[in-house]
Amino acid sequence: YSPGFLVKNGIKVELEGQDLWKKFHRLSTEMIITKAGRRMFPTLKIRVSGLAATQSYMIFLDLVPFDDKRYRYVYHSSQWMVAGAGDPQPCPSTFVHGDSPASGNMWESQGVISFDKLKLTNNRSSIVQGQICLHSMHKYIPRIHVQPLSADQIKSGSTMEALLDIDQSVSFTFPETVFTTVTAYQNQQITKLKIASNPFAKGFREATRTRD
Amino acid sequence: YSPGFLVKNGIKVELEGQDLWKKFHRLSTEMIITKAGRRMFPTLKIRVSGLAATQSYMIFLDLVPFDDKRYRYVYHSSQWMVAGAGDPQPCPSTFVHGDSPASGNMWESQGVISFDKLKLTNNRSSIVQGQICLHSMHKYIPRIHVQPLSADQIKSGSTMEALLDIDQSVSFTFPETVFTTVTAYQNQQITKLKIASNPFAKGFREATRTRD
DNA sequence: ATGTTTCCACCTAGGTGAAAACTT
DNA sequence: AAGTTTTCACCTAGGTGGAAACAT
Repeated sequence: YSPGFLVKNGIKVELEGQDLWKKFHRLSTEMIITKAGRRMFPTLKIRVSGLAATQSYMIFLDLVPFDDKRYRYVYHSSQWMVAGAGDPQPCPSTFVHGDSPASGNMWESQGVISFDKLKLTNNRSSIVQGQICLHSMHKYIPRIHVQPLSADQIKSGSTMEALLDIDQSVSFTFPETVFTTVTAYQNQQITKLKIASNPFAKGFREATRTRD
Repeated sequence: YSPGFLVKNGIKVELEGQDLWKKFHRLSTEMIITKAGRRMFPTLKIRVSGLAATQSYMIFLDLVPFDDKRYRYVYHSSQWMVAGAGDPQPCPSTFVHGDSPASGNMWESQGVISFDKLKLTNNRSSIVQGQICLHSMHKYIPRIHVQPLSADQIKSGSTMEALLDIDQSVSFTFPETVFTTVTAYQNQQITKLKIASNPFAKGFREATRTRD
């Protein structure tokens, strides 16, 4: 059972669209990664409260390796199985929300905070802003960070990446957002649910084909 | 003659796409205003330099009545003529750039700063965020403001609108960006130039005429 | 007569999974 | 055989001016 929100140090983070996440979770969520970068679906969206109104915060996320395994999909049992040791994460997997930094007031008043600009890729050579590089056939879980900024940090005027400090941040993880990376969907039920729930994927309503 | 940039208090603002603005200016630029809100074309875009790297700035604009006249377009002479006294500006005409506030570093490193989210409207009843309400058949000139923020203002956490202070800002005005508001284009040459230069207006080239 | 509103075909821009081609 | 890359038809989302209807 998962209540849809987490509270830590007085900061409350709600997972928006938790029902949809749960539907996907029951089937073992797959996320496509491509060279050009692909959005996540469902999109990670949160609501934040309990912040200090006039305090500045960075809000960002990283994608944490769920374990150190590589997976493969076994068709006849319709299951993901461990297929050996995983590869270590090659690049930093941090994505800063575009509105950072902003005051507690701003974060809370804007309602839903969406990470829809984030794209997943398997392209390790050219590092593109807004993309996170992952290994295919591995499991990851998103971790959301809320980090208060000191007055000195605000004044320093350095790049946002330099201000990030995971140790100084409050972190939130929702179990139903674990996913396995793929370059093509393995479980047909996942494909069907994506088509049924993602407005951009309505092009092929009756598509059903078995891999032989 | 207009050099394409202005310097004031050590801050330099360049008008991006000045050549296009000049083409429209020679014909007397018209901007459509609608109830739902319409973008400006050309879009107002600038480059800023000479800012203090670690200082926070707001960048915003307002649309200033060019004079206190109402205009009408005289077809047989293809000219805009004064048609009486103008109406006073009803609402504040300020539009804050979405990246505000940001450090001098940020503003300068992002290259072109575009005001493409701005929309012009004649709807005075429902005030929509990101829209500026104007009178039709009046002349306006955009004025760009660069306003340094004090540490206290940054900490105050109030809304951005409350932080705006035109008297504390450095203002820039480019003569070639004057325009007349209309609800339908008056000068056909303006229409042609808009179609020729705006990618979103390519729908009606003479290609799809009646077949003989 | 003049100016405004509404609707629409035609675009740009970009997010989807399917299928075929490609790699190992 | 298994996984990846490329291309593409089909979508969503939204920015254009034209034309007809509407308002004054």
